[in-house]
Order: sequence, then structure tokens, then C-alpha cells
Amino acid sequence: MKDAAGVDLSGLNAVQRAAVLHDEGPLLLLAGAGTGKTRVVTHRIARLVRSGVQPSSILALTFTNKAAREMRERVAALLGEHDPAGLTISTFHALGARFLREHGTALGRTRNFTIYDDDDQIGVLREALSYLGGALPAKGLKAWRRAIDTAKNAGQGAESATPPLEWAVVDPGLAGARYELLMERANAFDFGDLIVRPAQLLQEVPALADRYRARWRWVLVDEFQDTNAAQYDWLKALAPQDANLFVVGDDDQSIYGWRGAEVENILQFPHEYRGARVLRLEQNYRSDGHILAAANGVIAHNERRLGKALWSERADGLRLELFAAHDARGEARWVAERIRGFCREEGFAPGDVAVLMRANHLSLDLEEALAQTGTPYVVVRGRSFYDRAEVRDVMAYLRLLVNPNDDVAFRRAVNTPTRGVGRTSLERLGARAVALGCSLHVAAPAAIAAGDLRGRSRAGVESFMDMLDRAGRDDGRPASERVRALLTESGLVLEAADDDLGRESGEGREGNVWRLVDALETHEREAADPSLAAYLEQVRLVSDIDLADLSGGAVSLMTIHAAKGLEFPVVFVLGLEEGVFPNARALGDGEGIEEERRLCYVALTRARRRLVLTRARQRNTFGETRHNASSRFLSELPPEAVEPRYLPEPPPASRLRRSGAWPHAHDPVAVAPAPSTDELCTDPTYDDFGGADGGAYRPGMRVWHAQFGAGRVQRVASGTRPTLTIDFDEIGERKILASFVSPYEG
DNA sequence: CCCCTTCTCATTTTT
DNA sequence: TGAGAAGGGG
Repeated sequence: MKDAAGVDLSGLNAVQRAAVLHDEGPLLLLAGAGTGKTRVVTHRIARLVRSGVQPSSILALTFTNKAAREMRERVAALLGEHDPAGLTISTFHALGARFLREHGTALGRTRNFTIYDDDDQIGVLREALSYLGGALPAKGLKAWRRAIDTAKNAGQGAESATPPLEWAVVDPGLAGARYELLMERANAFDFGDLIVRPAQLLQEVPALADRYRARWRWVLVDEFQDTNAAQYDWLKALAPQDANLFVVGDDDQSIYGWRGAEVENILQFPHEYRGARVLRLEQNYRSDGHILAAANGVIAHNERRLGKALWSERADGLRLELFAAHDARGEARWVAERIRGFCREEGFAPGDVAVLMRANHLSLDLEEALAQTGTPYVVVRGRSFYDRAEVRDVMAYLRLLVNPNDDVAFRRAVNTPTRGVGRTSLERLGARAVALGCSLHVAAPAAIAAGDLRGRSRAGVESFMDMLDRAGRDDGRPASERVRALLTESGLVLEAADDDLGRESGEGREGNVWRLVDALETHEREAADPSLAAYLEQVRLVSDIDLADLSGGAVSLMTIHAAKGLEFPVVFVLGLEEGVFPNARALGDGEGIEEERRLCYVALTRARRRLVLTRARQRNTFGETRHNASSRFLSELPPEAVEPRYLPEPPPASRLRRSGAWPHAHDPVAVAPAPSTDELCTDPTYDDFGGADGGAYRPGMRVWHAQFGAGRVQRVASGTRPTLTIDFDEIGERKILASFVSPYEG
């Protein structure tokens, strides 16, 4: 079936079609996980273009580069020969940066401003506080930085930031103002600025808002539940009451509350845009029935939600598998083994499998276990490449080429590799800059003229400045060539190579340096804007997840946040323990727990065919062993969705041993988890390999076995498969793998 | 000014 | 347990 504009709508259901064909005015599309919302958005854009709407009058906003890229590709595919050029499909942050390149002069910046990340912000903050006579340890700086972030997410400036009381060593308002001043002096914007500054400009300069309203007649927003106040301000400035604002979201998948996202935005949308049409997508095309039932069952425990009932025409499929390992290593090894089973016996490939977790560090044991079984895997983690020291060093030089006033970069680069400019010299340089009210780069010649620097440090600064100056001069060569020379001349390359020598093979610091130059060359060849500034911006806004190649036939390891928007035939979620997932910091906080539960919902709904949930009875945190209770989310699973042999066969709850288990008794909200799930039993076909020495078991201890009931340990045989000889109360003595029993009092 | 040792403290989640 | 900070000696 094709509509008048010639876009094929035959693959769409009635609601999807209604959304695609929606005419003018605001619309809220509530789209549950796996209900085909991206299909709707892309079809809608294609249809608009086909029916004569100027591509340049369409703006589609996403939260991640990956989502933007995917949307662009799918629209291009739908349009076929039609040229989608002129369409703006962008992340909020990239669009904000673009906007500020053009209008940043109103805020004292040039087109070449630098985007400051968290670490850069902390550097600026340190200077701001020190100016006011305050100093904080790293922890305080981090907390203060977060406060600034929070203020900006809420649509305000750093002056409005309220750091935790214990860290308010100077007046927060003054510190915030100083912070903003230093940011301007450094010709820099932080991440928050990329959102809040455009929003403010649009609100304060009506002509500007008019101009963009006239340009973008059609605005589409993906993952609307993740918008924060500043982003919503921005949208409201861009799209007035009766505008063609098309927002898509799922309140149950709002997992960025900690970053200022407000579920309220989606809940309030129909009131904010009165008369907005509301459509619901509830048919799921992704997951088999039992998986969907599990996800629905868990999320139903949340109170603050619009309420949706996902359904599917798919068969029930196979039930969920659960596994409780003795410790984290055992969990990892079992998961690695189970993945092997999926691949050997059930026709899945490693690339079909994802292992999701609450936090990045939880993947460490699994990486080891996968390496040992020879299973290919990729860890998709934040910005691990760009966080490496040698990479940050190179970036500091590149930043200075584009923006010499970038003081944070200057501080790092001026003495890397060491050229005799130590702390004292930098302090003098800094003092001169403060006195003159300028950047370090501008202050340096003055400091030398004034005799602030002498001897080695003076020579070091002079050669550094000279080197930068020559590399920055446009001599007709492409920037990548000048950069190549600069990195060699500066000694960075040599330093990286030296470091490689001292280490085991494969460290490859020098390789990383060249990799950046290669990337820059590629950028110069292929990007629409080949400038070094554009390269830096792209690098700053991109994350590993955007770059990761998930089609490479390897098991994917990532956080649940990173997995949002993805789907896999086989999904493992590990660490289902109170204090891990839900995270310790959410325990006892109602809204916090609800966000954790939404996170769990996101995790479960990534799976198409198979879903395996695991936990460890004990886990080492901070070098100390913790016995974590089973996650409440496990007890919220509908039993029908779980493979019966994993279901609890509990001893009376009152007699369960509760050894140091999270949560603590004085925490009223947290005592709740049903103790019964503490005994989700083990799969007899798999050994959890836990506790090579028999773990915590000693002769005389009481234990519980899912099948044989209570018993007393007689002997402990350690080895790769620790075995206990147990005298069971009912049936007498048996030899049992230690992983199949748990401690028990009674 | 630089390097080495000792000590502390930390783990959410990311544009 | 590990990384980064702080402090002391060369």
C-alpha cells in the first residue's frame, strides 16, 4: 500500500500509519520498547519529503550520534533516489554546537570555541575557587561540577549552582560567576552550555527564534522522555503551541533522571501543547512472549507511569533462565560457558549475544572468562580510547592549534613532555594571566617580559609557544601534515614510543598517537567540514558506543544505558543483586528505585529470543567481600515466564541465613526483597565453578539444597569442582557440588 | 623541578 | 583491588 505521496506503508500497523500520516499540529507518540517507533519516525520524514515538504524545513533531534546516524540512513533508504540532503538530523548537543558556532559571538566566543568535558570543567572550577581563596580535594570538585551540570540541565547558569554544603568553601554564586568568566576567557563551552545557551538566546532574542521557527516547520524528537528542562525550553522556543512538533517517547524507558531528564516532560506534554494528539504504540515486534511478559511484570511495579500494555503476536518462545553463582568469578565463568552452549548447541553466533550490566566495572571478570574460553567479545565502554593519557595529550595540542586560549589544554600541553615548566612556573604564569585578565597563551609573553620566568622554565615556555605558533600558521599544508610535524617536534611521539618500550608488548601508545593523525586525515578527506575545529568537535561529541562495530561477530559487553535502542537475539543481564542492580545509591529512594526498575525494563526488552539473568551470592567490592541479597527485580518476574527448574524452592523465610546481606535492617524501604528468591536454584547442567576451595563451606555448617532440603556439611573437597559431602536430614549422606547449595540456618 | 614511594579512597549510569 | 593524590628525597 502506498499513500498519495508514494511512500510504502504496507509494513505498518494502523497506529503506526496514523502517526506517519498525521497532518499538522503537535503529536505525542507513546511508543513502548520494540514497537517500531524508529520506523514511524523515518517513514514520516520520508513521507513529508515525498509530499513536497522542503527537506531543509525538517529538524529531527536524537540523543545519541548512533541514533541520528541510523535515522539518516533509514530515511535515505526509504527515499531511494530522492536526495535527503538538507535534512537536519542531529543530536541535541551537535545542533547546539552548530548553533553556537554561529551565534556564540553574542556570548564572547569565536567560531573556534572548545567544548569542555567533565575533566576540563574541573580544571576551570579549580582555578575559579583558587581565585576566591578556596581549594577542594578531587571529591569536592567533582560534587561541585555536578552541581553546575545540574543547574545547566535545569536551564540556568553556573551562578545558580548549589554544591553540597560541605563543599561550599566559598560563595557558590561568586564561584559560579568566576567559572563562567574563565570559560569565556578560554573561549570554551561546557556540555551543559551546548543546550542551555541556545535555549537562552532563543528566548531572549525573538528575532532569532522567529528565524529558526520559519526555517524548521517540522520538528521531530526521538526519546522525548530523556529531555531535560533546558532541552524542553529549547523546543518550546523553536516550536510554539500549534507547531508541527512530533515527539516520540516511552516514560517506562526514562533512565537519565540523574542527568536532569524529566519524565514530567512527557507526562505534561498534552497540557503544555493543548490539543496535542496522543497515540500509543503497544504492539511489540521484537521479543518472544515470555520475555515480554517478564518485562511487563517487572515494570508493573512502578507507580509513576502512564501505563501501557505491550502485547505481541509472537509465540511465547522459551522461558527465562536464572542462575545464582557463588561469586562474581563463578558468575562470569558460567556466563561464558552458557554463551558457548548457545553457540554450539542452539545455532546462535557470538555476535547474537549481548551481556548487559548496571555499571562498567562489572564486566571485568567476564572479559577474563570469555578470553579463556576463546569467545570473541567487544567491550563497549564510554570513551575509553579518548580517556587514555597519550590521547588526551595529543588532543591538548590539537585544541591549542584551533583555540590558543584553551587554558586547560595549555596547562596540560606546556609541560608534556616535560620541558622544565613545573608547578611554580605555571603558578606565576597563571597569576600573570589573572592580573591581566587574559588567557595563559596571551599572558605568557608578558610574563617573560616581566621576568616572572627565568632560565629553564622561560626557555621551555618560549620554545613551546614558538612551536605552537609555527604549527598553527596556515602555510597551505593540510592541518594533518602540520599536526604530524608538531607531534614529532614536541617529543610526544618519542615519549609515547619510550613508554611502549618499557612495557609488555602491545601497549601501543605510539600507535594510538598515529591513529589520531590517521583519523584526522580521514576527516579531511571525507567530512563536509574538513577543518580541524570540526574534527575536534566531532571527537568530543562522539562516544565509543557510536563507533563500536556490533556486527563484527563478537559478544557485546556493555552497560544497560549503552544498550538502549539496541536489540539482540540473546541477552544476559548480570549482577542482579540488591546494591548492584538496583544500585546501592538508589536503595531507600523511591524515585531512585523506580528509575532502576525502568533500567531493568530496558535491559529485559533488549532480548528477542533468549534472556538469562544471573547474580553472584557474594561479590568483592573495594577489596571486601559482600553478600548481596537477590535483586528485588528477580522476585518481580512473573513465575510463568521463568524456566521452572530455576524457580525458588525456598526454606521457610524466617530461617534463612541473612549474613551481612544488603540491604541493612535500619533501611525501611530496603528490607523488602522476598527472601524466597535467595534460593533461585542452579541449573544442574552447569557448574558455577565458584569458590575453587569450596568457598565459604566448613564441616558442621548447615546448608540448603533445592532438591534434598536441609543438611549438614561433613567434608569439603576442594579443587576445580569443589564438592561437599552433606548429611541431609531427610535422605542421609550425599556428595554434592558446592555450587548447588547455600548456607542455611535451621 | 622531577621522580618515587606511600597512602587514600573509590564504582553508577553519558552527551 | 587499583588508580590517583600527596608528600618527601634527590
